[in-house]
Amino acid sequence: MLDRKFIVENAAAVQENCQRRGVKADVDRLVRLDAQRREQQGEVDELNRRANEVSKLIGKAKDAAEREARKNEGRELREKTAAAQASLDAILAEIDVLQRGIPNMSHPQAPLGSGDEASLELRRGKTPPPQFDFPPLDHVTLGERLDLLDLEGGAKVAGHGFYFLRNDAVLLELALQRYALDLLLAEGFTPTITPDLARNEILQGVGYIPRGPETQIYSVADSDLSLVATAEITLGGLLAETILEAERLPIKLCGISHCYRTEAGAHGRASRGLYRVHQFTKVEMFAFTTPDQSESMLDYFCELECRLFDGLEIPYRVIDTAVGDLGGPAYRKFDLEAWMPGRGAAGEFGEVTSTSNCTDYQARRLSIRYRPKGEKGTAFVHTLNGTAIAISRGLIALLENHQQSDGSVRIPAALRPYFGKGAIGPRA
RNA sequence: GGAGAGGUGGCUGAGUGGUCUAAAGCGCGGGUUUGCUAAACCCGUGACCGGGAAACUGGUCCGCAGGUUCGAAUCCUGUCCUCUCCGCCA
Repeated sequence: MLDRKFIVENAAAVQENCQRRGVKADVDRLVRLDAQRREQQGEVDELNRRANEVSKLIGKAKDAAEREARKNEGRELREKTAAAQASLDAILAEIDVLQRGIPNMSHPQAPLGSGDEASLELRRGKTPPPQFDFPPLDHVTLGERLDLLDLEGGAKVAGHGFYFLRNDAVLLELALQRYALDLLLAEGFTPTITPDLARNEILQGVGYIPRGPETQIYSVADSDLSLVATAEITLGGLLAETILEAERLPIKLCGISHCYRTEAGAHGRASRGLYRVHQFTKVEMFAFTTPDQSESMLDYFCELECRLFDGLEIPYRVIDTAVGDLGGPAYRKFDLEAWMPGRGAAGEFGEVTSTSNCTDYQARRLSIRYRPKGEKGTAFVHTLNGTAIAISRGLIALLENHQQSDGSVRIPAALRPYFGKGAIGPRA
């Protein structure tokens, strides 16, 4: 969330930013409530001060009569304090709700508007879209013919949106994980395998809403746990409530987790096969930085994503996401959209990675701070997240782009050491 | 799952109802001494919310949430977490 003081002092800019992002937020009400909060805080402080004074006097009372009189005085003061505190708490609670509803500020260079036409294509990957001398198949057909993918089996045991990977698809999943991991290890990331569940408190701190009709999150009954939608949640939550020394920053982590998404309200959108599923595996990058490091870290994350997909010889374009399409915590977001020849009538781009600079928006909620060198006090770190590889969509791009006329799929050179062979199929 | 012990500032750790305004040490900042570095010594040093131009100052915080009391780090209840032992288990 944004700093309350910042919101109050920059109410007009914050309100304008909300409009650009298409978020309804009552900034004026928050400003008024903050004035009330300040006044009420003064009253509570004053009552507390007097009550403390009385308590000390009782300790030094000369006789029983004085003690009793002071006790009554103290009791009355505490009652008043409790009442004053209750109204302060009510004000704070309402401020908190409003404050949480306000999205992060936006990067001044991020394109305005919303929707595909508003976002800006920054560049394309090294690999051009393939030219097929045969009608290319989509990954569902390829997956069935090569016995890689069992959507019916997934539906039987868990419902629509679940799947079994089979045979070489299993090896491909593991190969992709290790391929991404090795590149990140070489770049100094600390690798982790994170929990697939997290406390709702952590989900909220990172910016996910565990319950409600539009939620993307599966929650576990009779517990305060939810299945994570991304390792961003667990990696960000990892350092909640900590104060870091400036020399430790930036901290670069990567995490492998399963990701679970309800995809509520997503029905009807292009979602054949593996594109929009309830569960997939993802290797996620995450960084904690000082404020002056975060912009270059975002570029770095984007560059790493490009290297990963260039290495897989998958065509893609890099998108600077329009302000109206940013999620609440993101200050700026770059997406990689891979070319998927089997998607739509004649191929379409589909999102395969996403990297965001969340500045101090998540850190404030999670209370992750650092001590700036040579300054007193603490400041919030900046957090960034980025997809190294989301396996399900990676598989789509890989199968569809590298399919051959004989029905086989070529494995790009960079992946062969991990996959163990140069092709999948054709079936004998 | 059962029994026991514990959770205190950036870290270690003392503190069992009122001078806790939280000891001490480490670390950190400044200074003195000093070829440099280091050591030694001296001084300072928590976070959060307010007030004030500033000096300074009010309040809150001892895992978290409640409760008892005029007063709670300290007593009570719940909860989360950690450790030890037992049970179960891949």
